[in-house]
Amino acid sequence: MNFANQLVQWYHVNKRDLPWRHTTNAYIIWLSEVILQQTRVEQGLPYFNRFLAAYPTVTDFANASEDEILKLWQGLGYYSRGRNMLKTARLVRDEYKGNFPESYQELIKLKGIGEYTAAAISSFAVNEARAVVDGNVYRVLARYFGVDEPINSTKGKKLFQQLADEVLDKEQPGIHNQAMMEFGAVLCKPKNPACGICMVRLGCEAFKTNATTQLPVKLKTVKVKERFFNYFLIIDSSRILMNKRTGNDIWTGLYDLPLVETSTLTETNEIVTLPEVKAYFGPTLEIEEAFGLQKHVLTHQRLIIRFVKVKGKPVHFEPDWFYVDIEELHKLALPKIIFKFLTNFFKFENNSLFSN
DNA sequence: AAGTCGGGGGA
DNA sequence: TCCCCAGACTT
Repeated sequence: MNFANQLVQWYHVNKRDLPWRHTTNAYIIWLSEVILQQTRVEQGLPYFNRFLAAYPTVTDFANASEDEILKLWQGLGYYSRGRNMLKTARLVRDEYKGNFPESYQELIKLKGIGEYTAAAISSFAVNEARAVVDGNVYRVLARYFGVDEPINSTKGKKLFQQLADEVLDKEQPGIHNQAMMEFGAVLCKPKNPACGICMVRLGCEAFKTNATTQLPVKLKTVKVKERFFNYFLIIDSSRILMNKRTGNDIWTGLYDLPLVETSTLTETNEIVTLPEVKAYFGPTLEIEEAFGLQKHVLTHQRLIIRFVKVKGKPVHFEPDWFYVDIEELHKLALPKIIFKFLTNFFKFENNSLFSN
C-alpha cells in the first residue's frame, strides 16, 4: 500500500466531523474554503455556520450588501476575502444563473479563487482530479519525501504542486485531498508532530533522518512596520462620528473613527498642536479624556493606538466621515481594536448612568 | 519576485 | 516572541 492509500485509510478512521464534509454543493464548499484561507478550522467554523444560515444559496449571498457581508465577516480578518466573495457571488447570480461553477477551469477565473481553492472545490464537489496544495500539504510532502526546497519560492511552489499531482489518488481525488490536509492538521503538525503514532513514519524521510523540525523550509520575508494612530471619539448627543475606510490600506470597507496618523506616539506627546488636528477641530480644541496607549499586532504592522475623546464638533469634515446613531453602531463592521474600544467605552457610560 | 492583507493560538 | 493557519491579489 502506498503513501496516499495509507493516509486515506487513516483519514477514514480519524477524520473530524466537519459540516462542509457532508455536502457536494459547490457553493457551500466555496463558502467553507474561502473562510478557511489562512484560518484555523476552529476559528472559521462559527463564521461558516453563520454565513450558511444567513445565505443558504449563492443568490442569497449575491443579494446582500457589502456592509452586511463585512459585518458578518467582522473579526475574521483578511476582509478582501469577503469583498471578493460578494463580487463572485454576483457574477454567479448574473452570468451563471445562480449555478456555482464546479470545474477547475471555470473556478480559477473567479475573484478570490486561486489554485488551491479551485482544486479544492472541483475535487470535493465533482471529484475532478486536481491536487490541493495548502500549508498542510506543503508540510506533509516536504517531510515525507525530504524536500528542502523553500515552499514559498517560485521554484518550490512549482515543485510541490508537481509532487502533489504525482501522489494524487485519481480514483478518489476528493477524499485524497481531504486526507492530506487532515493528516497535516491533526497528526503531522507544525510543532510536535505525533510521529510516535504515525503509520507512515517508516517511509518518512524526515523521521528517518530526524529532520521533522527542519522541514518544511520557508524563506522569511516578513518585515513588520510600526504605525501610530490617533483616533478621535466625537459624540454629538446620541450620535458618534465614524469614518469609512477606503483605498488600499488595512481594513478596507470597514468603519473606524476619525484618524490622524503620526510618525511617533508616546504617552506624553502633545497632539493638540498638530496641524492636522487643528485643521479638523480648530485651534481651541479641548480634550475631554485621553485613554492609554494600546498595541495592536497585525501580520505586517504593529499599531500603536491612542484614543482621545474630544469636546465639540469638528470644523472640517473628511468625505468619508459621517454621524451614526449609537443605537445603529452595531450594524457597522468594525476592526477588532475599534470594536473593543467602543464596547468598553459605552459599557462604562451605561454603568455610570446606572450609578447616578 | 516581493509586498500586502487580520486575528488567534500554541510553544 | 516567533511561527503558522484549508491563500490570493497587487505592485
